[in-house]
Formats: sequence, structure tokens, C-alpha cells
Amino acid sequence: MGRPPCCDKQGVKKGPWTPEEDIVLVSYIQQHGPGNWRAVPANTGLLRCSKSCRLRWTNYLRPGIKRGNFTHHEEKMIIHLQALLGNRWAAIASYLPQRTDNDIKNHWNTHLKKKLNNHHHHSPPATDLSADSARDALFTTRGQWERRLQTDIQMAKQALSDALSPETSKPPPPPLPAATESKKSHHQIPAYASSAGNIARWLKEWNKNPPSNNPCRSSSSAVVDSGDGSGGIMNGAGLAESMDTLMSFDYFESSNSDGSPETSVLQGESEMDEVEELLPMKLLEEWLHGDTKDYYFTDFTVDEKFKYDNLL
DNA sequence: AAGCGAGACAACCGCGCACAT
DNA sequence: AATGTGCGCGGTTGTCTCGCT
Repeated sequence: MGRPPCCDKQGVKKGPWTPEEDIVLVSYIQQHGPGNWRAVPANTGLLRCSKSCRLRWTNYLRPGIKRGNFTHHEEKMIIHLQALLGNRWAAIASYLPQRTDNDIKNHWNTHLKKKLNNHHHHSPPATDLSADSARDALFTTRGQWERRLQTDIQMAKQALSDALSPETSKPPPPPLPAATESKKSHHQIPAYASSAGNIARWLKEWNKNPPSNNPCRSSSSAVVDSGDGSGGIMNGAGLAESMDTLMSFDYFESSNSDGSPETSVLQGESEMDEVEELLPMKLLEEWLHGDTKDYYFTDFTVDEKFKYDNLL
């Protein structure tokens, strides 16, 4: 069954949106709210595809979107998250609610990827210097793998802090289109850590139900579905202690002295040699990923896990 | 001033997923 | 169970701007 076009191709205007079109779209959404995009062109008279209307709204017209230059912190976040999640721009954007996935994707393709590439050319020899493999090369050492996990924990820590301290946290993210929110909240739990709330929930669950089993070295067997969707994971003994250490590790402040985003990612590798010290972090990562293992262990984790396993 | 190329960003396209029928 | 539909996502392309020659 071929997928029918989302709209009639004939008579559909393409190209840049005019201010008049923007006004029409915004006023319609103000009245009816976002969602039901298929009805938007029909009800507004816009000669635009419904998909184009949604894109225009979510990427440009939606209130709360921050435009302009990316801050160092935002770039750091993007670099770390890209290393962690791969090109899951929507997932990455969920950590930067003021930025759209399209914005982040463009910034990555035009700025960050280049920066990483340049850095790579000035780094010790790597096997593959292509842009797409830069991420692979990031974690070919234990130290860098460790660093990535630490970053992940740091982000989770911050997300938890934000989620549990609404009065001190940053302003809430702008309202998502109603259709998006309702769909996600009702039947589509994102496989990735799409929100601070998710991470907070996982961490709470972890604190509530600390592991007691010994770690299995096999990462696949270490993941145990609790069955309740809460992301219950079997972790290693001593993980609770490691958690405290990890949670007190302030990655951004400790790893970056000049503020350049790429530096923090691509700095020289850690001197830590004890494999055992890595295991709790690895298990913790698995726990953080929880029931999302199918998602995470696709193009990124399987690949990196393979490298990681080879290091052991 | 004109031509050209690179960079930045907005928008499009095709696909997959999930829900409805 | 099969099919239809809407939406979101990621990759790619198109267009505009700016700097250099």
C-alpha cells in the first residue's frame, strides 16, 4: 500500500512563508490551538500543505522559541547529547526546549560538526576522520567513554534538580502543540529520555528501589525489564556508592577551562585505568536507559558497546 | 560594481510509527 | 488482521546573505 500524499500537490504553495501567511496561521492557532493540521489549510485558506503549516509553527512561529546564537552551554549540551543519542535531533531538542530540532540539526551540521572535525585533524591519529565517524572516534578510549557517561549522569542530575525544584528551575518550556502533547502523553512514551520528568522519575525509582544483585558483565543480560514500565534495572553491587560519586562529579566545571565546547568533549583521555571503575557507570547508564534499551542499543549503543566490550 | 563561492538557515521530502476504522 | 490516516522525525535541498576577488 503506497502512502498517499499528505495533501494535493497541485495548488499547494511552496517556498518561504510570507508575513501574511504567518499571520493567518498564527491567528488560526490562537483561536483553535495547534493540532489537526490537516484542517488548517482548509480552514484558513492557506495554500499550504498541512505538513508545511505544522513545520512553520513548530520551527518558527511557536512562542518561546529562542533564536540566534547558541551559547557555549547549549553547544556543549548538543555535542554531548549528539554523542550520546546520535542524530536524534528531536530527543536532543527535548533537552533544549527553547530550541527546535531543526535549529539544532542545522547548527550541528553547519557549526559543531565542523568544529569537531577540525579538532579531530589536530588530535592524535584516528582511523577515520570523516564527519559522520567523528562521534565513533570520540569514545574509542575508556577515558572518553567514561567521560561520556559522566556527562550523561550530570545531565540527568541537572534534569532531576530542575524537575524537583520548580520554583528554582528555569522557566517552563513553551507549550508544545496540543496534538503533540496529547499524543505523547496518552500513548506514545518516548523511548529516549525526552524530558527532565522522565529522568527524574527514573532516578526516583532508582533511589526507591536500589539494586542488590551483583553485576553481570554482559550488558544485554544486565538489563531487566521490571514489567511496570518504570525502567527497573538490575545494577551492580556498589552502584549506590558509585552513584554518590558520580552525582558529585561536576563535569562542565571540571572539564572545561576555556569554555570552548569542543574542548570539553575532545580533551585528552582520562588517565583512569581501572576497568572496574567503569562498570558501575555502565550499569548506571543502562539503568538510566531503562526500558528504552531497544532504542538506545540501535545504531549508537550497539556500536559503542562493541568498542567498550572490546576494551574489557 | 559584478561575479562567484561558501555559509547559514528555512523548508521540503520520504519514511516510519501509532491510532482509527 | 488489514487498511487508511495523521503526525513526527531525520535527511536533504533550496534560497538567501555575505565576503572575497
